[in-house]
Amino acid sequence: MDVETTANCTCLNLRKASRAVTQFYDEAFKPVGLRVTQFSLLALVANKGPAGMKELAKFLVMDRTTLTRNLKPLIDQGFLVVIKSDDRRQRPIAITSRGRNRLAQALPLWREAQNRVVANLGRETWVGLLQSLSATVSATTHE
Amino acid sequence: MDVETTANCTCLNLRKASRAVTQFYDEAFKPVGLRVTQFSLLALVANKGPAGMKELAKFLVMDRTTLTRNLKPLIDQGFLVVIKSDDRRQRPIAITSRGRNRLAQALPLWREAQNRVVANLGRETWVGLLQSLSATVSATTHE
DNA sequence: TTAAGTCAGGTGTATATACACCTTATTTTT
DNA sequence: AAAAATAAGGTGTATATACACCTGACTTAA
Repeated sequence: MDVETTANCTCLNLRKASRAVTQFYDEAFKPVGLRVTQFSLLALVANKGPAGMKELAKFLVMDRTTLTRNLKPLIDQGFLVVIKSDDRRQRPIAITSRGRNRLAQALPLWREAQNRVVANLGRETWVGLLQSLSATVSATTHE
Repeated sequence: MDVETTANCTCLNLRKASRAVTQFYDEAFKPVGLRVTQFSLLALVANKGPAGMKELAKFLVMDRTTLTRNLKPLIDQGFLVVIKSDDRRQRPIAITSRGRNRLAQALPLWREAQNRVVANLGRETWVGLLQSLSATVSATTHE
């Protein structure tokens, strides 16, 4: 495997796989009208409880302003809301009951897609992939 | 590693790593005013010679129409051109000498970023990552 | 040999991504 | 306590991504 060949670019291959897998999950979520990005955001807010945008963005390795835009369709549809905070600079995000319902509908679809990917890859390979991805985030992120 | 925990979503973690690595490479390319997506496209066309859009899109696991939009800034800047084909449905894409020059300027920056990632990850892990990514594309793509 | 089918590619729209720049609110300095 | 610094978040703009739908060109079937 030649490190110096542009076809082996780490970023190119990550983005390529990212597109492939996103298409796969988005297809699975069609019946509930969510995209995988939106599902992940809903699940994240549901699990982390009300959270500030900076915290969410940092966890997702996502620019703060990208998160703002990604939240919009979910807030517009009433799945998430901006709540009050003592520190009035913060606008914490919380999930609504509407959001929880939609998430509950989406969960089985997610499980099926996830299980199919793990089965197709083989569990060993999948575990290795997730570990490498985590290491890759660390290897390219400062602070 | 629990397959059924949404934080372990294959897609979420791929997209996360994709963002992290894209930010890393984009930073490296700043001096030549390219993004990693644009660099990869230039390098691909340079290596594959004039190629139809369908072929390029398939290789990249990218929607045809996404490729159309991604080519635009490169064509506008004169790095790539649309050339004639016997089959007038096709609009093959070729690299210009301007494009080759820019690519040559970008290559050392790419090598440095790529080498840093491989070094930070460790060569073994990196090879494993690229293999898993390739397997993942196969595991999620029909055709 | 023309009509139907297929194939390459583009456009409209919506979301995803991030940089530069701006506003408002809290915290720290002097 | 007022000024300076910092912190949280939004907006304008440009690229990245893909679906639905459209056009024009070749191919195949009647």
